Parts: sequence; structure tokens; C-alpha cells
Amino acid sequence: MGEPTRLKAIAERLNLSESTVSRALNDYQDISAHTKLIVRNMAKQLDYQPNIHAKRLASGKSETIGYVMPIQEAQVTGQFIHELMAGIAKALAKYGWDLCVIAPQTTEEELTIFKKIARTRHISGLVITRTFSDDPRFQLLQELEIPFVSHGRSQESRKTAWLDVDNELAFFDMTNHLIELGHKRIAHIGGPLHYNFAYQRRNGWQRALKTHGIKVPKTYAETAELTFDGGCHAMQRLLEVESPPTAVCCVSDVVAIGAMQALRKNGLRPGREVSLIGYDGLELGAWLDPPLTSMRQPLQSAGEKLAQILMKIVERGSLPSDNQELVRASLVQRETANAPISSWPPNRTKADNQ
Amino acid sequence: MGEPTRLKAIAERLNLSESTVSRALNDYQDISAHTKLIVRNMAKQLDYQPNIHAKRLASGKSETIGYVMPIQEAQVTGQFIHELMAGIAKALAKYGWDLCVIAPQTTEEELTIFKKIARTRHISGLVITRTFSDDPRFQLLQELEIPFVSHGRSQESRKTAWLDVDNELAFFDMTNHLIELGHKRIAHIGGPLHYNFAYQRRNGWQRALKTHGIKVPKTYAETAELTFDGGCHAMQRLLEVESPPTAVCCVSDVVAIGAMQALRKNGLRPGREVSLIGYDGLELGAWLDPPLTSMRQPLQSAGEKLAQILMKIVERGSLPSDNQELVRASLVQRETANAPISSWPPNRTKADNQ
DNA sequence: GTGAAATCCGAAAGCGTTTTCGGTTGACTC
DNA sequence: GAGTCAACCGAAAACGCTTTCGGATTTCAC
Repeated sequence: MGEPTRLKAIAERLNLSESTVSRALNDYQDISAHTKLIVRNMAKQLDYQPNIHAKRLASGKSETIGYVMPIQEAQVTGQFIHELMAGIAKALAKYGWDLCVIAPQTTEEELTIFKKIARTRHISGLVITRTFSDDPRFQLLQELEIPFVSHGRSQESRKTAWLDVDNELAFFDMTNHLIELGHKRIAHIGGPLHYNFAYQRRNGWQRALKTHGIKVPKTYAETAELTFDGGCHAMQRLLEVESPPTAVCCVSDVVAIGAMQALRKNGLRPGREVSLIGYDGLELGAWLDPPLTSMRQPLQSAGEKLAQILMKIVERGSLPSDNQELVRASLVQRETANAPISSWPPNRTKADNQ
Repeated sequence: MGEPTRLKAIAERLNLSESTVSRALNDYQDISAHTKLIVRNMAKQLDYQPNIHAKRLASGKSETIGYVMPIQEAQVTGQFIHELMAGIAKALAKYGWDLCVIAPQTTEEELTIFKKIARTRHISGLVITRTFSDDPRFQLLQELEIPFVSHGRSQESRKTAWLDVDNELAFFDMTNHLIELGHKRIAHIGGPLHYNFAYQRRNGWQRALKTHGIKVPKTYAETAELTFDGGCHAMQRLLEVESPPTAVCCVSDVVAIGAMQALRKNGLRPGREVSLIGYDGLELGAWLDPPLTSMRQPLQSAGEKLAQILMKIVERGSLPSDNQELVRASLVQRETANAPISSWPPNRTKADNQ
């Protein structure tokens, strides 16, 4: 309804110049407190909203950050992304910044888009997720001088900004929890090692075992695709080793759910013969039978932090390397992690030290 | 690296005016084919990317559409949203349009944002989802003259653009499937009726029963919150009626999963004593024990369609009421929908007509 | 060969901000 | 009372594109 209020309208009403009004609204030092006050009141009264395109053109800033949607490959990334984006959008909205979604179909397209952004500069910074150990995006974005922050680290992220869960610690904690429950035969179903977090999680598991002087066979270090089937097959393999584990740390909830399926197929009940802990804290874990114990990281607040970090870098030139933050995941106790039972594994070998 | 190419650079190189170059690139009629060709070649050669803010300022168009994230209330909306957004972003990207995420925290905030958009016009159209039977957004957006398309209908959507799944037909199909399997005692766990789809789904179920002359007690029409617990409680109530059903149509997968839980608690196995069909076709349904039969709508393509509809309306002034489209959901056969078994329900009443 | 109609392009005026630069006050110093 | 220095504000030039308007050619019919 009606024409939107322009700077000009405010200026005319107050008998000021447009430039004064502009500077008053942007809190310049050379405008008196009194002028600022009346300008702001008038702006509020007229419900002034600056024309964002004019503003961005004139200032050369875009006040828009891009979120690169991970290419759809791993399963159930949905909830994850949703919460993260909600957090990012929320934090940005406070400052009038926009969140723009970028959904490349392939890795090459993703890199092409980055190059385009570097030229147009219509996006002032990027949030990337699903990082790989060896991730070409880090180098490219640095070369292109596009400010960015990643959710998750990489081998290349020493000098860049990131926010990550302490995966190593999470799996250290997770494994310790199982040890405290009395387990000694603790296996790990990890993810493909090109995912950076897969490394870290495996290391956390190993460190906990080492700390307690527990030795496990090499076969206890399984690897699986980050899918239901992946978890299912990996668990099956674990059940077929000479002396199967009494507990398994799983790299993700989806993998853990696959592992549950394998247990069931073998007539075992998750959390009875074999304890299981997943990672992600997915809500749906609670709907399973039995409900899946897991580790959870706060996603919404992570999104907000990512946004804040990025704005700090873009706007105030904060150094990327000063913006590296680790958060701690917490245990979500449900019903698949219990003390070991004596009837399992059925045929103990002499190597068994229990 | 280096300054981006401007219109000016192309013009100078070709000894043309900026306006000619601009019109050549925008395919104006009054530019000769030859000029267009050389301009375009030069643009490509110099890797010209127009300054989006200048373009939008000058043209008064924003080429940005907003996606309003549903307020986080119902469960597992994540995957849903992710796929839909990926589809929208993909379709928009083809035309150089942006997708901007709007994440209001409350309904009031959502409406406030709409009003702001109406003033600034920095977003040229909106996609809204999670529609309610009585949804204030429809009227407001029409009043504000903001182009929009909804995923899902409403009582107020007669004149607006929408894309929806034929919920009524989906539940008609679903119920028929159960009837074909031999079921006659088919209940329904519906959603709160302020969700528009909840109405439609219930009606589809009823129509199928009616078509086959099947009568069911009123107690068979259950209502549940769209949550795991909601489904669980509703199923529990269904099991306590005089003669419980042999099959249940659930308004959503999450509700169905809750219902599965209730069955298990009562010593029953989903798909044996009581068949169950969900709706949404969530991937995670396949990971359950037993895997959940469901109905699925194509989401990614729905997102693309939504984007196309909106662009058509914004750009070419297509009438909203000419852009109403119904798509059909399809059955995802898994293992919770089977023929009824004779041992259930345990104590048949005389009212039982089997 | 003339007039009219097409065809093609350039000049220039926006679009609504930001930001630099300079100018006008008034206060303050000695 | 002349000079200095802040403190405030206005004029005007960007920012890079679109789009209107009109001017210069060429084409065509007669």
C-alpha cells in the first residue's frame, strides 16, 4: 500500500539534507545527538525501511551470507540442516542480514559458484558444512578471498574460521561411558575417513581405550558408509569376528540404527547382548525399540554462532584464525547402553580377559 | 582477483554505449542480431557478471524469493524442508534468482515480516508451507499484494496459487489398499483439524470406507498431535475400544511410528495383528522393525514447481488462480501392511461381521 | 525522388543510498 | 577582537545498472 518511505521524505519533513538523515541513521560521529534523535523518531514514525538494493549498491556491501547446502548424499541430514539454518537465519535477522541458500548439485558446480561469487561479491560470506579431511573448498575460498566459516574442520582449516564439535572428546566420553558401565570389548563403527570427523571420532575411541589400558583386536575398528545399510553390514561383520564386542561406538545415529537392525537379525537385542551408542542425538532415535542412546551437539546455537563469527569477519575484519571454536557434545541417555551381560558373547575364547 | 568486469568495459571495447550493451544482454528487440552476438561474446570473454544490486535497484525487481521456514513445532520436518528447499533453490538458480530463508520464531513475527517485505519489496515473492485450514497468512499476503505460492491449501486458498498433494486421494488409495488386503476394520489416526491436510486425509479415508460400504464405529476416527507421543496415545486408545481395528491409516509417519510403539507395548507386532500405513514416505521408516509402509510425495520436484509457479506470477503476471496444482502420492510398500490374521482381535464381539 | 515507416543505437535521466569534501556556525583562547 | 578549533551539516559525486526518448540511418512504397 502506498509508496514506501524514502530518505528524501524524512529529510523534507525535518528540513534536513538526505545525507544528514543517512548519517544520523547510521550513527555517524559528526551528527549531533539531538539530530539523531529526531531523525530516528521520524524514521520510526514513517516506518522507514531503507531500500536494500540502493544501500548495498552504494556501500558496496551485500549484507548477505550464503549457506551452502551439502550435496544430498548422506542420509538424514535434513533435521541437521534445518536446525542449523534456523539458527543462522535467526542471528542474521537481528542485524538485517539475509541468508541465501546455495544448493549445488555437484562438487564442481559448488566450486564454480564460489568463483562466481568471488567476482560478483553479491554474497559477503559463506557458511559451509560437511567438511572433508581433504577439502578443496578451503583453499579455493582463501584464494578467492571470500570470507567463510565452516561447521567442522579439515586438514586445511588451520588458518580459517570454524566451529566444530570436539569429536575426539565426544567419542572419548562415549567410550568412557561404556567402560564405566563395565564394558571392555568395545568396538567402533567409523565413517569413511575422507570425512574429517570420522578421523577424530575414531581417535577419541582409541584414546579412551588406551587410557584405560584396554586392548581390542584390530577387527574392532570397523568402517561403514554413513547409511543404514552401512551400519547394518559393519555390525554384521563385527558379530562374525572371533570374539565379538559387547559394546559398539557408532559414528552416527543412522549407522547405529543400521547396527541395531543387524543385531535384531541375529536374534540379539540392542542394549542387552550388545550395547550401542550413536552420535547426532536425532530425535528419531527416541522412537526406536529400544530407544537409541546417543551424543548430541547443540545445533540451533551453533547456527547462531556461525552467523556471528561470519559477520565479525566480514564486517569488522576479524581474523579467521581468531575464530575457531570447539563445543562439547553431551550424552543423551536412552536405552541401548547398559552393563554387559554374562551370557554374551556365547563362546568365550581364551583371549577373553573378562 | 582484480576488478570485476562492468558494463562500461564491454561498451568501451566494442565502441558501443552502455545502454546498447545492456539492452543487447537483456535481449531487447531494438538491438540487431549482430550486435547482440558480439556483445554476448565479449561478455563471455570478459566473464561479465552484472552487479546484482545495481541491476535490482535500477529495474525495481529483486529477483529474490523468500522461503518461510515453518516454525519448529511438529517433528521431523527437517528432511521435508531440506528436499523442498533444494528443489526451489535449484530451479531458481537456473534463472539467476536467489532464495532467501526467512525463519520467524512466532506467528506474529511472521506476519510482521510480511508487512516489512511489503514495504521494502526486496523480496519479490514467497513460498509458504505448513498451511492451516484457517490461515491468516493468505489474507494478509493478498492484502499486501505480495506474490506467493503455498505448498498445501487452506480454506482461504481458493484464489491463490498453490501446489498440493491430493491428500484426499492419497488416503482414499491408502484405505483401498488395506481393503484389498482384506481389512474391514480400518481406523484412522488423524491430525489436529486446524491443519488443512488433516481434514482432507480424514475425508479420503471415510470416502474409501463408504465406497465399499464398510461401516466403522465412531471411535475409529482418532485424532493425535503430529508427534511420536501423539501417535502412541491414539493407538493405545484404539486398542482399548470394544472391538479394535485390524488396520490403521495414520496421518503421518511420525504418528505411525508412535502407533507402532503402542502396539509393541501391548505385545502386538505392527503388520501382523494390526496393519499400519503412514504418510510422508520418510526414509527412516525403512529402518524400523518392521519397516513402515507409507505414502510418498515427490518433494524435490515439488520445490522446483513451486519456484517456477512463483517466477511465472512475479515475472509474467500469471494469475494466481491459474496456478493451482494437485499431485498424487504413491504407495511405498514396506512391511506393516499385510492381510489381517484370524487370531485378532482376540475376543470378537457379535457386532463383528467377519 | 519523396515521404513514411522501420531499424538500430546513444544520451541522459533515473533508481535510493553512502560518503567525501568543504562550508558555516559558534565557542574558546590569548 | 582576530585567530583557531570543534562541532554540525549540506552539496554533490559516486555506485552500476535500466529504460525512456529521440536521433540517425536505412528501407520501402509510390
